[in-house]
Amino acid sequence: MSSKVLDRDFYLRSPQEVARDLLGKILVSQVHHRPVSGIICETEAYDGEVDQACHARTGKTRRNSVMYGMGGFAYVYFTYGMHWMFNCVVGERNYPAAVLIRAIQPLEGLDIIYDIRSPIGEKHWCDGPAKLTKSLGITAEHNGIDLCNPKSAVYLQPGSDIGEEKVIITPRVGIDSTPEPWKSKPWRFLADLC
DNA sequence: TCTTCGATTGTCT
DNA sequence: GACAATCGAAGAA
Repeated sequence: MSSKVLDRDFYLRSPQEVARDLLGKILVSQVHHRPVSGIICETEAYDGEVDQACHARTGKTRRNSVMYGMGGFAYVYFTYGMHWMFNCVVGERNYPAAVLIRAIQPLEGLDIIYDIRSPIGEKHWCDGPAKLTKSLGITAEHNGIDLCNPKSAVYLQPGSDIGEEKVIITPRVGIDSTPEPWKSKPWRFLADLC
């Protein structure tokens, strides 16, 4: 198994570019000292303080402070009283932007995911942002870790590139109370695998 | 397959 | 004190 990781430069671009290129990449997490991984197939971009759907819209707070750091680090937050969300911070230092990983296709460590997710069906193990964090054991302790270090508990590997004809772009979801034009920005990216 | 609805707590105003 | 970048169970069709 390769130990290659996506380098820092990959993340030092706009959240839209990174979200698009993250499709097909591999998210790896260490669970009980064993790798559990999946191919990223759905992402969303959150772009700066002006983006009214972004957590940084009200300025820097204790929760979102990681987003103000340099790209290539993990921003993990808790919501709805019971769910963890995993994001990749992108862009330069002091520009708050991130890409939310919304879904992955399980690749490695399936027996471990089964232990965590059973009796839920395999098709629904990682098809939502809170589902994949549960399957990969991602919690607050992963907030702020360096995704460019293969020794980190969570990092990303180059996978296969997804051709333009297999990329579906739609508005972001789960942000009904966000005002326009932000609510309709086409910043959600899905890979049409299969 | 689709729709509705309760769960549950950190964070910010 | 309100709300949240959601999930999954349950019931209807």
